[in-house]
Amino acid sequence: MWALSTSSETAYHHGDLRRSLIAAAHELLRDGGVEAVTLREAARLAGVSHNAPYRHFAGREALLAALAAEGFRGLRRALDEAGRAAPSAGRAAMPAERLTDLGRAYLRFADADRPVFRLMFGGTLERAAHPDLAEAAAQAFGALRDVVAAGEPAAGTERESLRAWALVHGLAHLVADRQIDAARAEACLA
Amino acid sequence: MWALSTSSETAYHHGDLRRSLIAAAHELLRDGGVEAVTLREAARLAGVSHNAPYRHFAGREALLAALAAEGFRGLRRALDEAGRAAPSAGRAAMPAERLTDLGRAYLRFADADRPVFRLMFGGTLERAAHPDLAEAAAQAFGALRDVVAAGEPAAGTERESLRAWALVHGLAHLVADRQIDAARAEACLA
DNA sequence: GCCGCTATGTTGACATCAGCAACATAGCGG
DNA sequence: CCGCTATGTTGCTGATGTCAACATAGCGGC
Repeated sequence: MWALSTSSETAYHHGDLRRSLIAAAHELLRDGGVEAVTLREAARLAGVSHNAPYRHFAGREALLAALAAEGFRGLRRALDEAGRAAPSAGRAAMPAERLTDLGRAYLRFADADRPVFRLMFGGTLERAAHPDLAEAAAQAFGALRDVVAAGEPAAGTERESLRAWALVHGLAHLVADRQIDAARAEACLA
Repeated sequence: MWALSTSSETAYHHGDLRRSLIAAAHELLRDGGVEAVTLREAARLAGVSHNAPYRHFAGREALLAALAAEGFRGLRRALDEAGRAAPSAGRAAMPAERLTDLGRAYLRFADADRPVFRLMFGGTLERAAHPDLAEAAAQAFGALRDVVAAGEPAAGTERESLRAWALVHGLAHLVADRQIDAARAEACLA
């Protein structure tokens, strides 16, 4: 699982309960879907009482939102790396190749952790109600937009950018929903 | 809301409780999201006791699955109509126009009832566990595939078909998640 | 016309969950 | 050494999903 990036959570009694709860929620989500993510069960996994989570999250939704936000941070990292790295050793990346790499990273992210991807984009969470989640999502989309814009500097190609985003996003959803497999989706990119 | 298409549900005591429960679930879904869809609340809305729904659905998930299945049947109808209807009065439809019409119908469906679209594609429901849902989904995808195949009769264009599907599907998700508005999505189709 | 059968709906119960309030504890600074 | 605040616990309430037992209504057979 991706590394957590919480901000300096000082450890009092438990050590780092906030992290542990997010990790527990992640595990529950993978094993039993979003309905299986329960504050009480997460607390049990973390070895604390059923009400300890309320010291770190406003409620069940806030825990899910934190998990989704971690997902968006992970997606942003994946996109950043794909946008920065040279596609082949030594050669400079052509814009089109870079775009394909970006799409591949997006698809691989969705395929690697389908439950989190679905949590991020499933619409269960109202981003407006969770500033941290909104921020993380905006940063991920920003990373995507930046690389796309760098690849297509001409004006008027906004439509093409949106088409590229929609294509990749649609493929990612189809992969996450197991309608198609990841290899077939990647073959569709270029 | 779209018409229900249950199979000869004879009305005994309530009239047609199955339909009423699905309608109630639909209302709850639109008003409060999937978490608000509750067997007991649906029963209250239908005016029956809290356990009556179990005579028609195996449990909460089965009710949601039935609602999603209705959604897929509605999507199939929308796609069928878009594939059959002439795009302009009197003229025969060119394949490309027909494809665009199909995409437009898909997008309009997603935009018209976002909560149901998210239920259908949100991954909360395991299609394998609900044969009726799997059947309805397969029929909707079949309708889509048929029209796409009719528009692109050449072999080897399977990749293009998948790209078209993914593009429309991605746009639909972006619309359902309010990342973009429906008009911008439709402008991306052709 | 009456009897029993099955589909349908009801009542009651139990375990689990989210969330609230009151309380306990641990580390920190004065 | 004292008290303050962050953290965690215990106990409770109301709602929910689901099971079991019971009640009722319409139908077919006689």
